[in-house]
Amino acid sequence: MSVKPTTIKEIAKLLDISVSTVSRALNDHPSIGLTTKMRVKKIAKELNYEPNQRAIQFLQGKSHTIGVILPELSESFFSAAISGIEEIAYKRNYTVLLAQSHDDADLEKVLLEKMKTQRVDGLLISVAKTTINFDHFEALNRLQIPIVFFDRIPAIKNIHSVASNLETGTYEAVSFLLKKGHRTIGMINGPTNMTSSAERKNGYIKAMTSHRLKYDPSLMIHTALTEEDTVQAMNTFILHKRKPTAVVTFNDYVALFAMRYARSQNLKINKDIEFVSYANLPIIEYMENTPIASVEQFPFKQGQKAADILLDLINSPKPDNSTEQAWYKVVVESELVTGKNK
Amino acid sequence: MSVKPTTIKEIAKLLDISVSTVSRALNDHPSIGLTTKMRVKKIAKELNYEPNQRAIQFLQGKSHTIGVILPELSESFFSAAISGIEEIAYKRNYTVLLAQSHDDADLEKVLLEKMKTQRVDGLLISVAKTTINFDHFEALNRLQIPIVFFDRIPAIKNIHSVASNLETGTYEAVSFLLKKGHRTIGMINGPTNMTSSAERKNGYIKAMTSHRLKYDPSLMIHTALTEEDTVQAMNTFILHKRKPTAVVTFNDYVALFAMRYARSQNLKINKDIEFVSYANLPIIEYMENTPIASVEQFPFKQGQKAADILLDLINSPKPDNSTEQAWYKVVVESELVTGKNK
DNA sequence: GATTTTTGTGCAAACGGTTGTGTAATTATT
DNA sequence: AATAATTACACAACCGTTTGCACAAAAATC
Repeated sequence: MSVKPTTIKEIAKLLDISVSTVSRALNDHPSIGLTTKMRVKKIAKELNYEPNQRAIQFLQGKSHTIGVILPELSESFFSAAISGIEEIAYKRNYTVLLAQSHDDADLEKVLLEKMKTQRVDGLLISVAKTTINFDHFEALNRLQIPIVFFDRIPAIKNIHSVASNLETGTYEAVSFLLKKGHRTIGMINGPTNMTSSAERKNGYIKAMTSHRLKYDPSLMIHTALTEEDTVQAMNTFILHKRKPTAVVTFNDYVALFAMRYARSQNLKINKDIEFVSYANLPIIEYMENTPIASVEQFPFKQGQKAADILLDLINSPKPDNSTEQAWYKVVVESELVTGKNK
Repeated sequence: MSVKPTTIKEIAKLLDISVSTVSRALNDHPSIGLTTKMRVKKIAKELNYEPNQRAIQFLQGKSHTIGVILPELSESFFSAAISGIEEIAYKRNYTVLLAQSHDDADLEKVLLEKMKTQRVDGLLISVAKTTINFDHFEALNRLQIPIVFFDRIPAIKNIHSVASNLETGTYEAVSFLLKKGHRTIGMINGPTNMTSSAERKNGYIKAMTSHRLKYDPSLMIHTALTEEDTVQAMNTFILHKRKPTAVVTFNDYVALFAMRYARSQNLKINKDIEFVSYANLPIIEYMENTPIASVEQFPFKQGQKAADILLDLINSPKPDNSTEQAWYKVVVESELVTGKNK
């Protein structure tokens, strides 16, 4: 029952050779004789030797760890994202230090501090909704710790970012509805200050105009994404002189609210009125009434991409002060997923 | 633009004192003069000094990190659990190394290996469904790294575990239905080899018998939790000579399937037939038909408890070989949550 | 004023590896 | 056979911090 893990010293003492020889033997250094290598490796295996990563990390001044701060893992977008991040990290032999901000800016700051003292080699973060001050990221910059912003991107200059563009997916979604014969399409959009609301709006308008249809602003309703707002928006649509036969909702939750209210008004889902949404509830497929199509944002893929970029940044030579730094700004296109290829 | 973080050496050189004095000054060691302490702390603050945790971890032979291996964060049970784990870990100044096994026993083994080489101070794990061999946990035991098993507990002796007991919640659920006047209550249970199926069954039986009702085995159907099985079970109930007026389903997914099928058979949910389920879909409240009550397992609380136990184990003196080790076996009672206190 | 005690500080080892450099012993070259 | 080249290993420094011990200077005691 060994209490402490085997060290290189013990092996050295056992074989009566120096620790440097043992180290080199284990790392297949060319200047070590074959017989010595064999002897060392044999003993190492017998003693279950494993190099102490903490010692190596310390020696090399690298933690081989990336910090990941996400708002909420219970949101399926983020739990899918962390899987993508993890996959890449482990594949590239990095370790993931995870923390959730629970959308609390103060907690986020504390966690950032923690990541710094833990000397993570890089940070991947989706900022909290409440974060308005970005000074604390500066401290990491000073320490040359690269940061990749993910999905929720602060509006500041000179940062690396990975996010999806919902415009393309929205364009596809609206086009899909147009192709199905719909001519009056409502949209329950989010708050005007969110960039993703603007992307949805732009996609919608582009789809309409490129099909030679006029954009009717009264069919585009901005809400705070609550059930109340959604009901009100649906009511507006139902009473509208051009009653929409299809509605694009900001997300699955909104779709749920909207469909429930539509049913209560005796509208037959997918018959009187069709819905298209943005995928964030995997469960929605199991339900009675589902949107006929969804805009998929590929959070897993986005996570992979972001992690890949971060690790590239970590392992690329540090830019001189003189040379211009290049900033990654990756946009993952969203895509419409219809019933058949779901 | 400092590239490297400030070290204690730099402070020492700047003040022309020794590193040991600086170290002691920063740690408020009593043998350091007040004036020296002040000078050191002032400079330290100016230079944004932060102790290199990696160095300290290495020196102390502790990583102050716990490894957490969960099957799937997209399952809300686990994403809630990780939040509880995180909270406790951060509160007690530990760091969380997260990994998902995706219910793959081989991957789990690899991750375990990774945790070992990363020298985590302890491990918290919910084993993969496919894990049948538990030898690889032995290696951690040899290194005196405590393990707490969580929710999914392997059937081996001498382990620490935290899990919920569904018997109490099920008892409450069935009692609740009986109190509402139901006398014929069906149960769509899981595979017989799962302990949680047995807990549900026991709770059901105890509730029935303690209300002086006879247990009717034909109303307890074991399924593989698929939609097909669920439909078949519901069909059995509908055609049963004692047609149940209420059904307890294994989980929310099963409830969803069951309710969908019931509707298709023109049964009015919560009128002709009522459902009680086990909470694992937060979204279910948003839906059209919801179970009238849910058995809650408190994954967040379970996570907290498990983390607390693990950290206690880490920080308790190591047991001598002579003394008997005590094994934690914490059972978190489940509880019925009805509409009003949801 | 000499001795003891207290106070404040420095020295050096230690943690577990990696790696540049020095140097014997062996082999190859002439 | 003498010299050069190669091989195979050892020595020691280093990473940042903590900590036991030694020790000088100042204060307290007689």
